[in-house]
Amino acid sequence: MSRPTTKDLARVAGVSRATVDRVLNGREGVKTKTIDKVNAAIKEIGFVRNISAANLSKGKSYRFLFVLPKSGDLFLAEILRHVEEAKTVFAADMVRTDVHHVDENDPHKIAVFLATLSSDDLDGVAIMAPQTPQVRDAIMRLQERGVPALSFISNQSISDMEWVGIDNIAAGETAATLLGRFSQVRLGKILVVSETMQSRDSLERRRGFDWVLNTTFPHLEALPSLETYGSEDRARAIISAALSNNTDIIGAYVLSSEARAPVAVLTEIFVPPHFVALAHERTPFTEEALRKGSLDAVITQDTGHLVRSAIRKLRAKTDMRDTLNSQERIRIEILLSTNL
Amino acid sequence: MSRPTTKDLARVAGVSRATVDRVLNGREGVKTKTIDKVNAAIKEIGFVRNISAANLSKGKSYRFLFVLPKSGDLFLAEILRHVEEAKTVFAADMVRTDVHHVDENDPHKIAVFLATLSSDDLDGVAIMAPQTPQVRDAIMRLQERGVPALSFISNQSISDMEWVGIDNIAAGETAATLLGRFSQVRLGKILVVSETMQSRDSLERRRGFDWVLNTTFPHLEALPSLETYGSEDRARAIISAALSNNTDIIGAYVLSSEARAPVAVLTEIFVPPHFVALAHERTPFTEEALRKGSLDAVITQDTGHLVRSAIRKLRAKTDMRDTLNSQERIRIEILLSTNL
DNA sequence: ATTGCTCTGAGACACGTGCCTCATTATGAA
DNA sequence: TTCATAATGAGGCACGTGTCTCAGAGCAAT
Repeated sequence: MSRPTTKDLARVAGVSRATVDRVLNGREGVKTKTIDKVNAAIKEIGFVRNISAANLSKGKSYRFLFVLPKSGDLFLAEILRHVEEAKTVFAADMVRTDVHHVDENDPHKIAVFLATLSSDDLDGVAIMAPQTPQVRDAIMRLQERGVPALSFISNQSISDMEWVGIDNIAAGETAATLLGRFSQVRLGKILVVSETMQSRDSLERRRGFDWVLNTTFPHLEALPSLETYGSEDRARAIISAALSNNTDIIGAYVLSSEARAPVAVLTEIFVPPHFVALAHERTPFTEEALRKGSLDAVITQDTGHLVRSAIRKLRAKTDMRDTLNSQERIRIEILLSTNL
Repeated sequence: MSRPTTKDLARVAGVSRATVDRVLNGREGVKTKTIDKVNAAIKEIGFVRNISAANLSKGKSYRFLFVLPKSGDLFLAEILRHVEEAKTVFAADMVRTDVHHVDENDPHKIAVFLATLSSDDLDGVAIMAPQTPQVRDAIMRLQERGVPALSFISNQSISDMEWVGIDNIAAGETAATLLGRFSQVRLGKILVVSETMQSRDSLERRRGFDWVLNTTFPHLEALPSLETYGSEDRARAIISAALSNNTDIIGAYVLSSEARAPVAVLTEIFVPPHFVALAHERTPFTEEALRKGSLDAVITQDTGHLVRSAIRKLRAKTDMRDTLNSQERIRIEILLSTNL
């Protein structure tokens, strides 16, 4: 009736609990034949280890660290909010989660910090940092020291390094599809705005965007990316310049995670009717912009899911388990004013 | 350093473990003042009950039942797939999940079946069934007998009954927004097709759809809903009749969860260029239709998330706990060919 | 037969909580 | 004051697994 225990397993396999333990936990000094007997019994009675009991016995707990940028943008605020939330949720599972902020523009400092981390006081790290050689090396050394690490949102694309985030090329493609289909005009140019094009994520989004625009909506032309460097003044200057230099701009795609400055500027400046504006990431600002109509669609990823998925993956790594991939895939979500 | 236990709690509160147990588990015969002392200590040291240990001690396991329609549609197949998957995921948490199929067209039989369920062999039920008085009564009696129940996908809207699913009015609104914005024509009619309009879900989607179409896209007119009753022949007949009676049909909205018949018919029959077709629910069929272009967008809900959320909610109910609402909200997702 | 291995068994304790019994103390009513 | 009852304490066992130790059993080489 109830679940078989190691005791049942020992009985069925015709061995002692000590031997069952040796087999289950891969200890040495067991004859192959005995191992086979135990494995056969596992299958026969459908034994599943009671992880709660195991963790209780081991006094096991998990300590994970999120390494996140210092930047005060709204997307990051959402992430932080969900990390806090996750602390509560995973507390029952003996998971402790901390956050450490690094200056995203100082790869050296990031590398130095990563070098201080050790598997003694840490079971895993989720890293959101720009992809630079220094950071890359630091991560690889971190892994060599036995600290499981995964890329969080920004893909480091280090082989064997897991990654929690969306496919940014597909995100850019989705933006182009929406912009192309929403736009009611036959011919026109599209403004592409970003905080910076230094990051791999921005480049990938731009690549996907251009690809779909060129192949599916050849009547639309994406202008060179404008970079705001996070300054609203600069955003105002470059966006109005672009608008006065090109009278046929029919839409805008803000591809960085911080959309406030460009979208604010667009609402101030006169834009033609049927102008289509797209941005990334659900934040209180973009939600409000959707409601007011200053944004037509937002392409986003579920920050709560991102955080929880990262924690689940780190835990699975620590336990040398697999995760259920279908649960961990981060979807590219499309928000309109109707499905907030 | 490590997590405080009931022993620590007892020490800090200046009481015995027995009293801590009495307070934590709400047993009678404890003075209010003592309860306060313990609660204060809980806050002070940040005590969190180790649920694994508690469940281990209680030998607690959860047995949940999904009551699902017999119907063989693809959406249901997806759900079943994810229930199977969830069995594996939640096995570690001592959750056993079973599925029972009922004839969705026979409310009486459903009610009779629900009447056989008892809290002796069941900790909770997730019910996906049409909203009829008989089923409604059976569910209420079930709850009175102490079996936690929740509406799954189809909202029974019984007060105090939780529900896992999407807001179908908003889903209809989203469909209308997409159809209106994707359509490149100024004037036209829209085909609305459903298996049946008997269900509350269909009616709500239709209501949301009409609302947005009327207010935001007054140049588009939604035709009366066509009902296929699940027959491809009938679908072919009524859709082609509608298309020849109305030369200005510029799009179609399939609002039921089974889209195969109507979409298949639409691909056979000649439709005008720029025809926009929308359907619900991600299935292998709708994914393929998106890729081929026979569907322009699919409005869907994450079936894996639905199943897991239902299980988590049932477990929280059993434990008299709250769930984290932000994790449990089911999003209305929009799929294009680019973000599959 | 002895020695030195390798493999296995028996048993104990720990983890944190639930749940029980029995004893003891505190409290309030008579 | 006495007594009854309420409130609390002390302690033990259970849950399933991990992790020890120690004792043997089995086996091969000498």
